[in-house]
Amino acid sequence: MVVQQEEVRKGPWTEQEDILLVNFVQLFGDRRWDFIAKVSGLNRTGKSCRLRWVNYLHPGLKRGKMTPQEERLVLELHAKWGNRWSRIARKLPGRTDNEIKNYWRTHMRKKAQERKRAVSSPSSSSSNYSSPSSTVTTVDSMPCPPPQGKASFYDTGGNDETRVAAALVEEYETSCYSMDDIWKDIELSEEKIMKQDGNGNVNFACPSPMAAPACWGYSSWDSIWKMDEADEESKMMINLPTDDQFISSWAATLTG
DNA sequence: AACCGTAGCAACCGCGTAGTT
DNA sequence: CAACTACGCGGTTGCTACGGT
Repeated sequence: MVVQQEEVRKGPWTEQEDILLVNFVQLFGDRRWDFIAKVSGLNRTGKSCRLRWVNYLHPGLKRGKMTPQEERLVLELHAKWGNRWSRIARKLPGRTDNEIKNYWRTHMRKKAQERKRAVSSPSSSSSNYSSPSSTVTTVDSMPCPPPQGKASFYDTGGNDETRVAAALVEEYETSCYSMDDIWKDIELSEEKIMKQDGNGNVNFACPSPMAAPACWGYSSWDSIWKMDEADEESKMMINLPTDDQFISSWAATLTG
């Protein structure tokens, strides 16, 4: 038996692929990624499809720079949980773990450079943090080790970055905004985002009025999201085709 | 204008885990 | 209950845009 092994596509996604993926996610929901990858005709892995959806195509995503409030929250949560990016991301509506991870990475790079500069200039009496007697003081000496136990360069859950975070949070608390307020804010915004209509259906109201690309054929992210949210029901409604050939031909009509 | 270094971001990879058969 | 499959997470890499020299 000769199985034709089609080359799996890698690298950046094209607009056509995005459109195709969005269409199929609407139909089958954001689960069953291998299935979606297969029937969509995208020569991508399910993993790749999921990642593209989660990090880029998901209608609830915020784009653009982190707000100062978000930055503080990331600092605080990272100090608390370490590199648990997905966990942190859950507390920042519209932000993905990848985004936060990237943010932290660049953030830490800057911090490390600043620190390096501070160390290399002896005139700066570092009253902020000096190690007792160790030569390696940075990331491995953690007052409260991160859950994972691993310590890499960026895994700073408990070094002076933690102190900075703690200081920031303290500042925040002592000024006008307590951490509790932040939590409330987050939860509130989450509630605002997820609204239930009278029928108990969950609707997603995008935090910012984002327009879906016109070429997608949807007036807004909202409509896409609503389909997605209604997914569980639509899955029940749709008789999921089981015959691959049928799916493929049907997919062909979908893609044009 | 050309080159270089860096920041920011998108995507891939490997591994652990939960769910299914 | 073991084997298998799919998913999710965290780490890492590679590409591109941009600013400085």
